[in-house]
Amino acid sequence: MPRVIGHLDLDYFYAQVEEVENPAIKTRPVLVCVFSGRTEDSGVVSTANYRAREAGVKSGMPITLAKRKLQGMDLVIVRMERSKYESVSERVMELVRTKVDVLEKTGIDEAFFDLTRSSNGDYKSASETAGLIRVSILEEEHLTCSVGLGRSKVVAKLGSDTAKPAGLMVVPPESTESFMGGMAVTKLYGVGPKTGKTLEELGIRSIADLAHADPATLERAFGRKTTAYLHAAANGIDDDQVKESQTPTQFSRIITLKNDTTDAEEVMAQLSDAEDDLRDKLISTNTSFRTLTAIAVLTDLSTKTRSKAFEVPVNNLSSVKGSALELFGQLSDTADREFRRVGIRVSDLEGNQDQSSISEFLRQS
DNA sequence: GTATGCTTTCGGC
DNA sequence: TTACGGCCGAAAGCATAC
Repeated sequence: MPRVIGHLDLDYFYAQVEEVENPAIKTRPVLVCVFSGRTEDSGVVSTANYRAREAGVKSGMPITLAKRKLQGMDLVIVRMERSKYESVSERVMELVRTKVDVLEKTGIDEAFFDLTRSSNGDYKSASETAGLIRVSILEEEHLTCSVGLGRSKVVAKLGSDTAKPAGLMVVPPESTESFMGGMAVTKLYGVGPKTGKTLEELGIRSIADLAHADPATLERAFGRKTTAYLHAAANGIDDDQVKESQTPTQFSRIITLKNDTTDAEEVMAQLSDAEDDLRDKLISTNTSFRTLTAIAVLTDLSTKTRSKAFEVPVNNLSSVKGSALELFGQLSDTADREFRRVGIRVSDLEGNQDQSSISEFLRQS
């Protein structure tokens, strides 16, 4: 039986949540922004609605530039409030979970799902379920979304991409080649600028080009493993299963400094709130970590990191402050520019079976 | 040569 | 002309073991 895999993507998510909260702004360009606090408008656009995108605004764009692109228009700027979008996301995912076999949340606004069993491999039946999912998200949360259905994650993802905004793209297995073949290879998950450039140099531009490329040529350029993946992906094949979302692998907090510096003590002082926040996150999720990383974004926006692994899992972030200071010292020693932004990351996470600290945390807060 | 595991960088949203 | 966040997972890079 062919698999029926779906990919769900909530349209321009943060900005759409703001529109739902305040429908009067729907007809205007809306920017959900992160302000760094350095100067009045210092920061970037996190998400823009389609009215703003039409004017050339993209996510990650400096706010000042976005404002220029939209000058003369009746612009709405909203400060990003992540916890709000997280709650909406959770509710949407719960709703979808009741209608599919398996749901794998892959981001705050997207998820893969499996309908193979419930549709018995029938794409007509699966399309109806996908339609039902879209309608219920619209009815319950007033949000539009885009959905793709196909025989693998690769196809489903390309499907939702093609369908957006507010569409459904169903790609039955026999249509996979005609659906994907004409697309640029760079549309494939895992083909970024670097791989794309190398492929271009080999004369491979479309997914069909890649699907029919000589394996030996690809292996010389990318090695065995990547070639196997690329070849399969270009044919719309991947065995990657939809699995219930796994536990997180890392937590991090990053801030923009008041002023550029390389002074490790100053960095630690300014990171104090971020550190408290990360400590709370570890406590509330009852998680320990084995690796601590210091992150520095230099004035040219390049990123440098230094990390330290501990023999035994650490459950108290405060106990490794000294290590963090050392890591920032290492970064200062090697960096050729000042730091603009700094952060801390914990990874190699381990859940703790003992639940008592959760209740203790809740009681305290 | 290949697998494994760790650190650092990349890239999507 | 420049401008410029805060997350996350995955890829890339490197060393070691067999």
